[in-house]
Amino acid sequence: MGAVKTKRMPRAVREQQMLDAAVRTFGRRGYMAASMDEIAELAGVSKPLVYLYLNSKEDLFTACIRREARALTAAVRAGVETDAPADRQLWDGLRAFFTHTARHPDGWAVLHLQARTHGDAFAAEVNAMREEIVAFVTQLILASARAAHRDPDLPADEVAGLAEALVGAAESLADWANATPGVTARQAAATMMNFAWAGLGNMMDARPWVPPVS
Amino acid sequence: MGAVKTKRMPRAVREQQMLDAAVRTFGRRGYMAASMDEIAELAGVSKPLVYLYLNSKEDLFTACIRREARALTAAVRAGVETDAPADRQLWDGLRAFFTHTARHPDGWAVLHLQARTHGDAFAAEVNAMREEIVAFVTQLILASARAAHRDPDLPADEVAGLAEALVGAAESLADWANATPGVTARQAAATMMNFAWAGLGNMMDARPWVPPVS
Amino acid sequence: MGAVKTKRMPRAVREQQMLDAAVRTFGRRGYMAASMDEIAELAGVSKPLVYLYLNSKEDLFTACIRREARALTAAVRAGVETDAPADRQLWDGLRAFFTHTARHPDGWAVLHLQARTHGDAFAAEVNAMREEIVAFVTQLILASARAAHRDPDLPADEVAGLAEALVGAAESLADWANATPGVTARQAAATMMNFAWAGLGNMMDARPWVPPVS
Amino acid sequence: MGAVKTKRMPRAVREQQMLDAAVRTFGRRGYMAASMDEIAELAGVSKPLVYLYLNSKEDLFTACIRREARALTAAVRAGVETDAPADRQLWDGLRAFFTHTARHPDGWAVLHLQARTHGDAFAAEVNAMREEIVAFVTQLILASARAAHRDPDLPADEVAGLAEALVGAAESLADWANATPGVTARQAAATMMNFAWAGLGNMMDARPWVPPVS
DNA sequence: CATGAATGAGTTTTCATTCAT
DNA sequence: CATGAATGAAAACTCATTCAT
Repeated sequence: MGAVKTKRMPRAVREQQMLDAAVRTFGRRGYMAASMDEIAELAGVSKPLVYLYLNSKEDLFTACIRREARALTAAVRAGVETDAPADRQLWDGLRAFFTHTARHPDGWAVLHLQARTHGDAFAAEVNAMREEIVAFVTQLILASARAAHRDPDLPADEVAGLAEALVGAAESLADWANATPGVTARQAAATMMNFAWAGLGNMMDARPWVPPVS
Repeated sequence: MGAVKTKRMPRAVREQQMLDAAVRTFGRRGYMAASMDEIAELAGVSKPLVYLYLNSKEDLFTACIRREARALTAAVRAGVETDAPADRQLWDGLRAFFTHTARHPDGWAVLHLQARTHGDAFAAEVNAMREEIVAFVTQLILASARAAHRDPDLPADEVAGLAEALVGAAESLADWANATPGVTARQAAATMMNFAWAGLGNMMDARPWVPPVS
Repeated sequence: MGAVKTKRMPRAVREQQMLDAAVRTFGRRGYMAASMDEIAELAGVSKPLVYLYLNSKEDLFTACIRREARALTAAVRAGVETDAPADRQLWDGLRAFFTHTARHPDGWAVLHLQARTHGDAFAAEVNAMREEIVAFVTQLILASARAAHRDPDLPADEVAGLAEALVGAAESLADWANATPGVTARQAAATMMNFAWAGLGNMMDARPWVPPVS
Repeated sequence: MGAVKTKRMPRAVREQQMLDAAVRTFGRRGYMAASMDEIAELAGVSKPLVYLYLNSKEDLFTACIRREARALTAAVRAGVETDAPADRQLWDGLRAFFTHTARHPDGWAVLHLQARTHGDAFAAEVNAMREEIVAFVTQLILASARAAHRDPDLPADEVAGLAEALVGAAESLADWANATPGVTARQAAATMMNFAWAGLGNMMDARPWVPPVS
């Protein structure tokens, strides 16, 4: 069951098999409910080998987070042409994001659900990636805003909140698209574009919603 | 340690103490990492009493989810005047939401993080609340749109995605506001309003972002 | 559920209710698997009252054994006319025995199964009754042998073994009759009579089976 | 404390040590009162190893029943020469039976007392063996009856009751022989032979005891 | 390089038993 | 007399982790 038991593989390959098994198990069972036994069996190796290569459950989980984070950011970057206009870059990036999360639901569960629910150490690991994505997206948005309008001149903390909101929205949409049959990455990306674009547009036209005095 | 050890309390009171301790422990440690020992000690009672009143770890967690979900929806409802104009209602609701999540970070962690990561039974429990909130907010947005503009005539699945995105954005902002010192509920609500208001406005003016053909 | 909850009963009555509940629970669940909670609930009283009247689980179980042992011997005695011929007395006694065990399966389970499987203290309790029955039956057999034949002159230890065998056979038949639908007490008694009577007859005619020398 | 602590044994050996310890503990303490801790310590291993090899308390108990049942039937079969005359076979089988139960009192307690008092699953396990023995013994008796007399022509349910009575008698004698110092397997077997032989003989001579009309 | 054998420490859960009212 | 409130102690079972081969 699991990977075919082939003897004498190079270390790098074995490690990838273990990470595959671990991501799948962590993503489905959750970090704590996943047992090293199950992971080793699914990887087709003995438990001591897992420990020899990956040290501990914590280290194994961290390695999973890192690999999946790298894979996700790489996928997004690969989907984007840096020469294209900003809105096109945003659109391509979002599509790449939703496509990747749809294709790797266990990896996405590890990043979005598990890594954030089991201690600050893991959360920090995934936050690095998150920040990178936030920076990437925000910069795109601002660039595209600059291209279309005069200098927006938004206060920094407002931008930060905005970025959070945008990323949160995208993350939620990824979960929702994974859980809802028939929703494509394209559709999810379109929803996000409408959402972000219009919201941003108005805001930068200096027509913000004004809270009541209360 | 924890609650003062007062003997012989009526059952209802003890149950609340236990739920307090459980929400705090589940919220901080996570569902699986939280031990019944720790919860009992924090509640100032012996473990058998916890089991006598709340049956099992699963039931205890479910009780926590339900109590916190009820508290959150109650807080939002209490913050809103049903006679007020729609945008005012939305604003008040968001402020109540962010205020409550800021005041009850452990409860919010239980609802937003823990309940969704440990099995469908728990997720279903919290989804009931989520759907209620989604319905509440979406209806407000639509109402306010109707008041300000002509009939929007949006396709249903687009609205569904939009609602997901909005709720996801709010949830992310709640986490972010909790984690970022100096961000008030008011600010978080304002960000959301700008975002939602403007975005919706544009969308309903039939100026959606149009994806490229590729 | 269980006995109707009537307030303020005289102690003796309450005690019998508790013993009823205990016999039923011990007989069905077994001594260890039976919980004092279940017994108290079935008896319609609170647990502390059970302890007040019957001290401990051990004492309660002992009281059950004693009561059921007394009831069984009383039933057998009541079925026998001491003036009747010996074989008639044996027949009547066996019928009374099988009738009682059939009517009180839980009590019989307590005596035959539970009391012998949970420590010497309980086993001793039930052995007192067993010995009484052994003595009663054996004496009847010997008397009837004397009446029908010349003095048998059987060695004492042979008689002892025989008595054990007879009682064991009867006990097994009682279990078997309880477990097999359609087998009446009368049939069980007839089987025993045939068996015991003929076997004894032959033995006392000094035609025993002779073991090979090996 | 129990077995000498020898490290690194092959699995099969360790399993037998565990079963030894388990039979002893279950036989003396009873199924429910026996703790896995005690069994593990007596076996000279840690508890997790017991669970690794034998899964659960239930499975461990079942394994004990099966092993002891097999050992008992094997001992009886080994004591009997299938070419010998029927009464000789019966005699040899009974001696083997009483010898084995005397040498393995804990195993006998597991089979006779514990397995029958703790749930149908266990009872079924031991009943398979019991039926095998009943069939073996009954067939021998009938064969020997056929050899000595004309065709007995007994009704089926009478035979069933008879077999129950015989087996019950033998079981009781085994307990009694174990509990009574100075009683040998040979004596117990002789008592059984007399009992069964004479009883059966008369019965098949069509001289049954006739119940009164009452 | 790879693994079968083994365990310390912890988990959830249950139960007989007792106060304080 | 009767009970709701409470617990110490122990049970079955699991898991991450490590040697010896």
